[in-house]
Amino acid sequence: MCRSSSRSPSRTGGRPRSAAADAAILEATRAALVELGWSKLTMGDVAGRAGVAKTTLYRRWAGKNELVVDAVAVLFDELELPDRGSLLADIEGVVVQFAALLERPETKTALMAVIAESTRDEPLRERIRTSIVERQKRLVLAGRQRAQARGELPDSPASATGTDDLIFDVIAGAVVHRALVSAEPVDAEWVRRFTALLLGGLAAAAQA
Amino acid sequence: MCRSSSRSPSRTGGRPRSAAADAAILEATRAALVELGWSKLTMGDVAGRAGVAKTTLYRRWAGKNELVVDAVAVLFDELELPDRGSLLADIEGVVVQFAALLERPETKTALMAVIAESTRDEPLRERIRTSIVERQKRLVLAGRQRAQARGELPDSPASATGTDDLIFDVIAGAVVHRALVSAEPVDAEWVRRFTALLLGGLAAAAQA
DNA sequence: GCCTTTCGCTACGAGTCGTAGCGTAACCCC
DNA sequence: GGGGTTACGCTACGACTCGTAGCGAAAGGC
Repeated sequence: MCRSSSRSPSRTGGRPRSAAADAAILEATRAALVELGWSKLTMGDVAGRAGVAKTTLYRRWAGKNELVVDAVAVLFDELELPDRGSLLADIEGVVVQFAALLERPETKTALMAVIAESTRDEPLRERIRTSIVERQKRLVLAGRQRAQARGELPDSPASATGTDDLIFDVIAGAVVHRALVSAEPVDAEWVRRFTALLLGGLAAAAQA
Repeated sequence: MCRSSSRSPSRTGGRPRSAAADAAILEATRAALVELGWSKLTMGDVAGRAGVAKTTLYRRWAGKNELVVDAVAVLFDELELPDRGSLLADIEGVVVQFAALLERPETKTALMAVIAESTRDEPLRERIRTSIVERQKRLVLAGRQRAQARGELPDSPASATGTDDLIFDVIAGAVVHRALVSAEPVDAEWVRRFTALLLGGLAAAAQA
């Protein structure tokens, strides 16, 4: 529930910020991303769509970068990991979900843009990490633990430190690269092949 | 040797474009990317650095997107695939090279940005594909053929259609995600683990 | 030597940025 | 219910970038 900017010091009396305005602004931002894309999205346009003054936006967000991160972050909350009975099915399920999210025009145009900006903006990178990346990574952690409970993976893999991070980078990286760089569809056939490749690698690592 | 914009129709007499200006502009663009990053790079600034008029830039490139793609494309020519004796060593070598390229501030800030732009600009996507993506993909093709010659991979893998594409998305995607999204170092330990994972998956696929 | 094209330069309207200042509105606390 | 405090809408502003137009001059092909 992190609010826009850091709002901790001495929250005494005074008019509280409108929660409705927050929702309207974020919704307007997503709409603007769909219609205009990242590069043509302007703060003034978002303010107009949301029915608020431009100054209100700047009171809550430092700029376009932070606003867009918050606007798309909620979309990543939709990602879930239902138990499909096997590690293979679980991986396929999360890959399909993630691919569907990347197909949406809001995320498609915004995700790479904010990551590009974050390469020169450490606070922004941290915001992306906590708002977007960590939420995805939890799915990997949950999937691994579930697979271990099923006995599909060894309980204490040798040198497990960073293994979750590796799996996460492979899954998320491959899907993003397929969808946005290669710009080819993440269809059932691709998902099947990718999952088979990853699962084969995990099995080989478990034997060693 | 594709020149900036499409220059095919009726190239009769007249003053030819300065090749030196082209080189100076692309060099200035890379320098500006290092110092300013993608978002603060302006066409006027690049023109000033290159010692040419701003109008000269617009005569050759449609805008910032196309200019930056051309400026960073040449960096991807440095990628090579020397024979290191085994598929494992070859993969590790290309991963290290690619990671080193992504560590450079020019590519780090530019690559994600132009990909983000390309999601809403089909001609730009095509330019990226031919100038950057295909050059990387060739390394995967060469590595696979070399491994087949060594006998490390079956000569005619079942349903090989799109396998190179899959491997490419996995390798490039994982490295990019590690370096730019997770923003953690692609060190020797990570490369070793990733390569082992990928190689295990390939071996499992070969057995099936 | 003529023709064609590029070049540097200047200037321009349009658009965006981020902020300042003001009067008003909404809420908390006493 | 009155103060005090903060958020809000609105307007206006300087600074900056964009992409283009117009000009005279320069550099090559034929």
